[in-house]
Amino acid sequence: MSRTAEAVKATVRYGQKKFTMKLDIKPRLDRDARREAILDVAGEVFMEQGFAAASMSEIAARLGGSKGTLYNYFRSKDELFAAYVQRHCFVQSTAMFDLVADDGNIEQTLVTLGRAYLDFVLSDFAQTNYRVIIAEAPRNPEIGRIFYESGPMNGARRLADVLAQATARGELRADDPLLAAHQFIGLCQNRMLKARHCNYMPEPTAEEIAKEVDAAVRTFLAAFGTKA
Amino acid sequence: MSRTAEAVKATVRYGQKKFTMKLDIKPRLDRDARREAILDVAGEVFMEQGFAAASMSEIAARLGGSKGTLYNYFRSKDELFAAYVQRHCFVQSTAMFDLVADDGNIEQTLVTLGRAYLDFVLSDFAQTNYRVIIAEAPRNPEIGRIFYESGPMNGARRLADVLAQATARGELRADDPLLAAHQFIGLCQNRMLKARHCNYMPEPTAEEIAKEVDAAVRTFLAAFGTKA
Amino acid sequence: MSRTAEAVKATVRYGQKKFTMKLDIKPRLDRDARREAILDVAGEVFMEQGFAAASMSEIAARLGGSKGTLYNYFRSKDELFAAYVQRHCFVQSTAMFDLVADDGNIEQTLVTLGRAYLDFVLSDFAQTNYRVIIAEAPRNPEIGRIFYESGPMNGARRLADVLAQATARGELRADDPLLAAHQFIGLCQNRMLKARHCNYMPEPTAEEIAKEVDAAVRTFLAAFGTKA
Amino acid sequence: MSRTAEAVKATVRYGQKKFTMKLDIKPRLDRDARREAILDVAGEVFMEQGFAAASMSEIAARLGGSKGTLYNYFRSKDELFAAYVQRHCFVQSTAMFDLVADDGNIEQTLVTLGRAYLDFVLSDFAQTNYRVIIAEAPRNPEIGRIFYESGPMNGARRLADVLAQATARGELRADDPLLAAHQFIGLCQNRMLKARHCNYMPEPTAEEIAKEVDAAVRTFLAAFGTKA
DNA sequence: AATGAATGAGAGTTCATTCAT
DNA sequence: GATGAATGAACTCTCATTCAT
Repeated sequence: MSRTAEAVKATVRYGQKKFTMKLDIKPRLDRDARREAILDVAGEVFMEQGFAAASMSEIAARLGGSKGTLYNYFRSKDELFAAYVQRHCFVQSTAMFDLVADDGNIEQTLVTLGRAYLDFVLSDFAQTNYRVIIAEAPRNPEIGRIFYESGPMNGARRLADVLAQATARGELRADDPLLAAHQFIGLCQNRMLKARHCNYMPEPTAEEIAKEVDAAVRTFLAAFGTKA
Repeated sequence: MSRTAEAVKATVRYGQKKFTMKLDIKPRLDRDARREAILDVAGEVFMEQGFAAASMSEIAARLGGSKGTLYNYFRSKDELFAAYVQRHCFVQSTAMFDLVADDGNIEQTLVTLGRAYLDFVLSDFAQTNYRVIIAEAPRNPEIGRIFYESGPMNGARRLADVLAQATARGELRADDPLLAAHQFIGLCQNRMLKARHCNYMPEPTAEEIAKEVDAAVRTFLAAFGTKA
Repeated sequence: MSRTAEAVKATVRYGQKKFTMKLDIKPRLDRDARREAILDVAGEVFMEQGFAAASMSEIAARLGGSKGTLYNYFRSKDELFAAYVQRHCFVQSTAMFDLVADDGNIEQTLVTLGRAYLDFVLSDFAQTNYRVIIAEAPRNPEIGRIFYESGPMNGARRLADVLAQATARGELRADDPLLAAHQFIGLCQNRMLKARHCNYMPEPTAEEIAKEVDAAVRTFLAAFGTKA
Repeated sequence: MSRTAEAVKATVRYGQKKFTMKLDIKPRLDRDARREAILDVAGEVFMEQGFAAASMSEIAARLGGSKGTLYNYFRSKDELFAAYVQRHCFVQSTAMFDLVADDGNIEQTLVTLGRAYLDFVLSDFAQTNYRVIIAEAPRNPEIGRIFYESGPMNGARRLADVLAQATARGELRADDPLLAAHQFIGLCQNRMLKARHCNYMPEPTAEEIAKEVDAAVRTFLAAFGTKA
């Protein structure tokens, strides 16, 4: 997110000629670290401008490096974009994994999971990436695939496991746990998700998220719960 | 190209000078039809390539006209895009309007509405537009707004009315009809919507839609229904 | 300078179609008057923007007419420009003619003539035309010629006549009256003329002009006068 | 194209990180030389066609390079034009500076200075630049200012110094030396300057210049001289 | 005589990419 | 590995001009 290089330029005269002194203060990074740094900056720019409108020049400039260097790490803008998406999917996948839970009380579990899920999915970060990625999906189906699998599908599967366990414990009646998982997520997010996609509302507050999730849990348990 | 103009000319005196009054009664059809034709083609291209990647040259070429002509109808690419979005929103709004229904049986009504809604929303046409429009929403909030209001918000409101009536009839217990509407829509579409966004699955068949809606209706009525 | 047409547009529905009603309130002008009106507007635009940057569209728009009409009166932008220059030269020539004078007292005559000359030549109007015209002179020598002859040459000749008469009356010793005329003009205007060309100073006030002319007359009479 | 770069690299530790310090000592010659070459060609084209009619494509074509390269050196056509004007002003300023003189005999000094001044000012080079620059002055006052100050104002001031010294020596009676300087210049150039502006006459020969200056000196000394 | 839609060449500018150093 | 100058295609947009009505 922050620049990885600082440079000071000075012009001096020596005899009749001008010289530029460029003083690069640049952390020595190995190849992988530099690659990551490039992806950080590229991510910023892609998220701000979208794929087509983002320019390699701008990415290079924000890096404090040259365009040539960019091309030493990524063969093309397309490849750079793909790498950035892959990394985002990894992050997203991790976010899904962090939806730990299941303390044995399904209501509390759903509340906790639902809030954590919405907190991530409705964030500016996730939304901006979502817009950029699905915009490119038709022209690059592979990108759509890895994104879908690492994110929505992954999250639903993990939730389905939780629902299956609760069903096994007798707390829930969910014959098709994956379907039920999708339904729970749909209950949680339908309203705010589209509004967020359309930039119609800002990042929701914790209270707004809590309210939406609570309502979703009530409806979900009314349909799938086993309590009287 | 041909113009069946009707014009009436009259000469009047005002003070010491003569004026010509020319009353052109001219069908706007030609110009309007051409404008529509441009929007058709522009829509195609925007949907295929997205806003940034679409080029005015390509639009002109597909039209079989010149770039100059394009600019006679729309002052800029932005304006052309805005006009295309507006028209799509009108279509979308109409689609929401066509979700008539409510034959007095809430279960049947929800099935009918849900299928019609998904049929439209999950179509290639709607999806492609959705991707393009939300990709531009951050840079053009107005576009995001009119799209959200004409589509998701509009659809949810109309459904909320139906739910409110069913509640009044005693068929349903929906204290917050708008929330319930959003929840119903979420139940219906969560799974396929994201898969469609990501280009992970093709247009669903009628059977797939029916299955998803039926499951949603079951869950919804289990939570909100009044029948034993 | 002012628009020659006023038009009101209205759109009405008749049945299912839209019609435009255009109510042109346009003074009936014969061909020559319309030509003059076009030249008025074209002059405005050329003076504001220069030849190359001026556009036929803008001229047509300010006229309240169509580009087609422009081309009914002038075959090309070049021809329109030439016509405008010709007319300006006629105006300029008239301004030179209006430098009447010679009341028998050469000092007073020079003061009067000098002031009138500077008043015209240093005006925004004359300056703006001067810039435009000499910018085009290399590419259109005919324009440079008629301008030079109608303006600077014309003015100098008329002044030379006055000086010759004063010499004949014994008030002056000007063996080469045309040379003396050019010298007088040079004395009057050298300083402010270039500053005006360069847009370095605004239109001079009457006092500034008077001061400059008075100094010029003193120097001129010190060199050419016959009084002790 | 070839670059004789000298670079010194050093690695330093700062805190826990290593930094590379790269000290580029690089002759600016190549880049500067190329910039000059671009300005040469751009100057040609601007002088031939004027600012508005000159095209970046043509400049690039004459350079034998691409338009992209042009934009690597100048951010816009405006900036290129400004750089060209600046350079011309530097040349012009130098020309004014070269009007050395004052050998103690004011008559001879005026003749020498006058001829040198006219020789420069009436040259095709100076005239063509004059036309282009004053044509743009209304839209770019800064350009008009630096041109006026480096040229006309500068020349007049230097001449004023000479006149003041001659007055101090008793050779001249010029109470307001700057006014006298402007008057002398006006005497010298009024006739031919305007004819040159209008492209009415070709570059004057040395004889023509000499004749005009001699006449100016006679008139000037008749007015300001102290000799009987 | 007047219109205004259509044209196509060409304007300034940007950009992904290459390559010699 | 890093650089940044060079490229040329493509971009959005403008304009003088034409012509059917």
